[in-house]
Amino acid sequence: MPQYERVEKVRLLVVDDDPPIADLVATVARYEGWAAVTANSGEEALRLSAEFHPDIVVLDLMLPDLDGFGVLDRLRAAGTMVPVVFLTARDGVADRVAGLTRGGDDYLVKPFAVEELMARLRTVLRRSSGPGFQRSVLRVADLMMDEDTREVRRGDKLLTLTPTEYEVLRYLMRKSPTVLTKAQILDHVWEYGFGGRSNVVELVVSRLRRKLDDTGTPLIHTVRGFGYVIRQAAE
Amino acid sequence: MPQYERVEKVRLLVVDDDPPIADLVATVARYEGWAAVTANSGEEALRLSAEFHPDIVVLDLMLPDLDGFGVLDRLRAAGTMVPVVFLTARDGVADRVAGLTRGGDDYLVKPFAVEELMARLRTVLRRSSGPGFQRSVLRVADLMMDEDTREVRRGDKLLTLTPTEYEVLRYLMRKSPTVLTKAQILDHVWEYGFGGRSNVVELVVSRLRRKLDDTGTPLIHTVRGFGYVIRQAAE
DNA sequence: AGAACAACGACAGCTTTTCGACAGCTCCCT
DNA sequence: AGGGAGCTGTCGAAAAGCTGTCGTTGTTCT
Repeated sequence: MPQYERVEKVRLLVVDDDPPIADLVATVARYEGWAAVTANSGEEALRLSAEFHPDIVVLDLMLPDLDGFGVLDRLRAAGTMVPVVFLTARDGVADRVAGLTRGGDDYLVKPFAVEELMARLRTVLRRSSGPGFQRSVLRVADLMMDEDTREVRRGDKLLTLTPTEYEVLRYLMRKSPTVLTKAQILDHVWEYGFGGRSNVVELVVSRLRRKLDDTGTPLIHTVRGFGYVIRQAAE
Repeated sequence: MPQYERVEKVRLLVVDDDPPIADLVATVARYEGWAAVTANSGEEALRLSAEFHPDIVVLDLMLPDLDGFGVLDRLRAAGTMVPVVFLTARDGVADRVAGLTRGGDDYLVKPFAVEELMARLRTVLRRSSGPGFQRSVLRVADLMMDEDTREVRRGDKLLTLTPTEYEVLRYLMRKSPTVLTKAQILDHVWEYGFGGRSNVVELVVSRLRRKLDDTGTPLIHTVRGFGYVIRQAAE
């Protein structure tokens, strides 16, 4: 029984009329091992959906031809039950979307952070793939993060993290024991287009350390001149 | 989305309006067994991309005609998903470039060290060639270097190397059991244009030895009047 | 033995990292 | 709408760590 025998790749359809954004999402997804295709208009989306049979769809609400809702309606009319994650502008129709995200759908406001989008996609996928979806729990040494309850504990001690701290920690844990550069962390955890060229990452790491290492040995390590890792301290 | 199987040599397109730099990169790549072509302008880059179908592109941001971003846009518009590694001046547009690593592309600041560029290219290539990207681990005798975790161990013992030491060791290990001259090491590991006419290489090797050979038999051997090798037992 | 080459200790300058203090913002409660 | 609490990012100073130069000592070759 070969270890490498994995289930089929997740199939993702990204619909956004802004090619850079669509590509960004598709690329990140591919690096996660998914199969991704992009569509830049509603019509193209419908066509690709029929051909590609995605497992999940990322759908921008603002499209040149048909709008996001229109696409959704026609998808559903065609009998497709694919879960959809919507993208909307900050102020736009966020309220209406919220109402429409029945079932397993979800939505995210632009500009978003790629890691957050990926996390939502994973969640939606997990929920929609049949019954008895198992919890998603990340572990590194005695540090545990439950992605459903957002509970983080070091040993028995429950930690209270701010949203940013949580995201940075999740990214570090998900990639552990790979060393990540500050640029990678910034690019994945902060929303695209974030200007702050300062030492935010260092700062959040510093705050995280104070909370994490309060109990026990240090888990987040600095790799000088390169970046950060989270892992059990090696011998 | 076709997944290009790479059985052939890696195909690299280098785009830089400074011919010496472009040639430098192309030469090193060819020496690694890759197929490399150079372009000195944006237009030429687009033309060559269409003809040559590179697996990866090194793209200077400052070009006479179209700038780097323009080239990227037109590549993407043409439906090419080739990964790109950007080159930028130290202070220049580094900010605007940041944000590109999130897609999986990467960037490097000029002047750079050739080995570092090659390492990044290999990483990007590895990440972008499908899922299940295997770890890259170098081994020489009981010395092991994991390029993802940046972990280096001699036997069980974990070593802590500084960035320079790490780079020199990687280069030695990657070329092992070939003997490298000090000039080669200097030229590959230090940024081009490095002034140090001194004995830096000897010094770093010396420091490496102290850390490596602390346990076990010497691995880095001096080839008097020529250079250094790393390998099991010499002569 | 003498010359060339190599090893490496010590030091000073410099770069990177850490983190306290603070101010703007947002969100929530009343 | 006002007040307050908590979150985020900026700034700057201090600490920590890295690198290259110099110069002395050791080694090898002729």
